[in-house]
Amino acid sequence: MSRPKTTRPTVAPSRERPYPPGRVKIADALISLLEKKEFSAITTAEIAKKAGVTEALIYKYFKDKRDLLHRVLHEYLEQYLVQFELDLKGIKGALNKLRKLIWSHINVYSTNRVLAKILLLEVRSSPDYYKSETYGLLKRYSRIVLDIIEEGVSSREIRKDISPKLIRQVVWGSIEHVCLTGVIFDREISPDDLTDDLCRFIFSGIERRKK
Amino acid sequence: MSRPKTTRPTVAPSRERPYPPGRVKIADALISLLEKKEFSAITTAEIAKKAGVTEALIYKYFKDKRDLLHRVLHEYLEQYLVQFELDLKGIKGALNKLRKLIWSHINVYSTNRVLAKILLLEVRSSPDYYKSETYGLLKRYSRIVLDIIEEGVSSREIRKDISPKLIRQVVWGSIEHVCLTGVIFDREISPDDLTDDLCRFIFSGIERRKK
DNA sequence: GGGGGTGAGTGAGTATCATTTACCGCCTTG
DNA sequence: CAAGGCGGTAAATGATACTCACTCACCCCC
Repeated sequence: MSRPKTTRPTVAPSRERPYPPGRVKIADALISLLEKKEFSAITTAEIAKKAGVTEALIYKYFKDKRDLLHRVLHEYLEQYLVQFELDLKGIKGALNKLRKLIWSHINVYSTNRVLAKILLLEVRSSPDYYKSETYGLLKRYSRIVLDIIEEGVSSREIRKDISPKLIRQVVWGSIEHVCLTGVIFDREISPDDLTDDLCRFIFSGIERRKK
Repeated sequence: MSRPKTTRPTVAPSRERPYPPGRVKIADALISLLEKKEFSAITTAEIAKKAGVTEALIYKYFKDKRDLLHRVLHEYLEQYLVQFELDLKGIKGALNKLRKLIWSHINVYSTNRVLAKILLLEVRSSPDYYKSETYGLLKRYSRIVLDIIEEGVSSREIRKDISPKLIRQVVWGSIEHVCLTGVIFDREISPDDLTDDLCRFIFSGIERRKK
């Protein structure tokens, strides 16, 4: 299956100097390898070969192999967060924002499979991920989701007898699980359809409404 | 945090002979190590030492290190499935069954952290898991969930404009995500409270009902 | 224009694994 | 009692992540 290549900034955040070419090549090499195989099956030798550098250079720029993975995720997440906050602007109503959030989240998994695989399959199990800067980024995102839900509770769009945090967990968990098989078996994911279905579910539940 | 130790049958399914002591000790050793650290941080040497056998014996009984993990998961899952199908007996109504299912699922994650960790954090990323017998077991469970939902649609307890498979994904995803942080950070998980909240959410959605 | 400093990059290890191979001793069974 | 299977072991082996000491090229400044 061939999907449009996702972009990634090749330079560090503004004001700092751009990343040295070796670093960029190493990150790119890992990304292209991740498209075909899982992280633990990728060797540092492979990464170095694909990048056209020596293995030692990986350790100049990254603490270890997992750190490299985390940095790649970091760059992708940063990019997504910027896009996401922009997407949200100008939308009125918590439920409308929630819908947009769901769409954006599914959409990024659908178009950026490497990001999806890293987030859904690779980092979860490593304890040091939860201490990383990258996990901090995710917490920021998580906070935004919570804010939207709390806004909905205040505005009376969302019922107040379910805790916002639980709502967030269910929304997030639903999104991830709905995308999971698509990501694992490399099947198409349709953000539009899934968002529709998910919102219908999340907003009004599965019970048949009494007339 | 100390939780009651979960039991595990030390013999193979009926009619077959019991597992040799070495095999049992190896599996037990992995389990006890998994309580403290993640799978990839556990070495075969460690497992062998804890089990009081040599490393080579691991490879007598298991294809490789991951296979050992899968077999441990397999035994736990088999046990859970039996219990689960028993639990479900005598319950009338699809929604009541769904509630029981949610409770059982959360409960097993809450009481058996090793099973939870393996399922939520460890096996997801390994492609050969999806070809394993163990994954087949999970599909059987998955089928039961779907049956319950479809029963609910037929009996008009559950609305029919959301596909049963999507409902299953959301239910499953919610359960897993709700337990995830508890499992990762080794925090208490309360099956009773979580089931209540989850069911309120899943059954009737987050929108405030119009009177 | 020479010298010191610095950042990019390398070559040749090393230690730590997972996994394999060849083997032993014992119990059962024909 | 011979044979073979089963539980178990000792000792290699080959990968693989990671380290260390080093070079080269460039730049700045006296």
